[in-house]
Amino acid sequence: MRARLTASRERIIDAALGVLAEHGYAGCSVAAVAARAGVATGSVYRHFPTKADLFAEVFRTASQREIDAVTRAAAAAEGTAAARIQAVIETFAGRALRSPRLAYALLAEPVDPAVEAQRLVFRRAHATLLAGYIAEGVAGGELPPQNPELTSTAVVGALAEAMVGPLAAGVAGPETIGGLVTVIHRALGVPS
Amino acid sequence: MRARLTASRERIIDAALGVLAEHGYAGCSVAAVAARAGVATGSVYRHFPTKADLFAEVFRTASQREIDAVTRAAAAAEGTAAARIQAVIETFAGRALRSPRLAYALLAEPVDPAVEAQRLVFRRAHATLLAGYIAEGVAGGELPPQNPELTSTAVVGALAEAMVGPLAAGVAGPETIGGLVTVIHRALGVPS
DNA sequence: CCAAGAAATGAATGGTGGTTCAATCCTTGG
DNA sequence: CCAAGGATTGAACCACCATTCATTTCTTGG
Repeated sequence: MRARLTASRERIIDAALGVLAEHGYAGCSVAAVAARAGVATGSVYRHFPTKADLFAEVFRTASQREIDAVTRAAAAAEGTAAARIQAVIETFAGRALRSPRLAYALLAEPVDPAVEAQRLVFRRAHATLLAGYIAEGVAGGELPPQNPELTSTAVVGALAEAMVGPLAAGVAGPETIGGLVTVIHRALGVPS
Repeated sequence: MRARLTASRERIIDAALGVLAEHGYAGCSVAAVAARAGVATGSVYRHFPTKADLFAEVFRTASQREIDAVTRAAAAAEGTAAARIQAVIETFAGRALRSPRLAYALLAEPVDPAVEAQRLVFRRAHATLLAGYIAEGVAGGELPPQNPELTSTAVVGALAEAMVGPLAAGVAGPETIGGLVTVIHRALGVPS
């Protein structure tokens, strides 16, 4: 049945996500994913032409979930650029702190070049979202003139580094989020 | 002769750096490095117990060079935190823009976990340097109170992302550096 | 000039893990 | 109930390097 096919495809993606979140990309052999999904190694290849294709999709799915959450939070915030950007930071960081292994995998862990491309899309999507709010803030006079592309890229880098950077263990706690909001608001020129 | 040994060790490191800068870590098979160094594959193992050891040293060497340059530039700048940090940004970014492939390899490219550790040291060293100046600035009243560790980590992330991030091609031009200085100065609370 | 030992060589080895495929098992339309 | 077609299986295959080592080529102290 068609449903069976789709279901096992889903199961494989879920399994891959699970292995990713537990053991990182390094632990993601096709055999391990298949075992977790409860299918044979070879069956993975009925659904995905290549390991890289599988993980490109896994990354796409997981990233989309993150981006959706952030986008929703930003949309729900008050209308100022400062409030929307604060929502982005808090959502992004809050979720990353709740699933650090997954955050590391999505943001920084070594992966195939093909999968790396998806990561860029992920980071890019966050930057684009931020750039929009920054541009609005500039247009409305809430923020000083600046290049929204550059600023948003810098903000994404700052967020990622603070979450998974070398200091992650020492720096990333709940109190980090407030600090990040302050620093980033200052960086954008949000009036105190 | 002893000199011969040291010389060929150097040649191997240089060759590895060359392959790294030209073809990235992915192109760095031991055979490729050996060929470029003009030695046999096996000879690499007279100098380094392991490929990871070789590249740990390559990263250490290259990173030290970067850190030295940045440290020197900062020390030569005027005594304000703002000036020193501006020197760090300009030096870091200027060098990265001049050798983008190497910058990508040092900052972001997928590598062995063993080598990854060196990368963390690299980023950490930059953050520590910045944290010192930020702390001085705070202590001297030039900058508002803040957590220098967090701020410096964020700054390193912002710099790295702006240099090698997804938008690198579109964002990173010489004019980027000035923009980064502005954004980061604002982030630190340097009074305009 | 000559061993003797160190250094260099590069083909062979071994392990890893993605990918394939012949055999088997289901599902389903007749 | 029965083929026929597709889905599933998992062991075998293969490519790709890192690493090794028997052999050859220096270097050097006597």
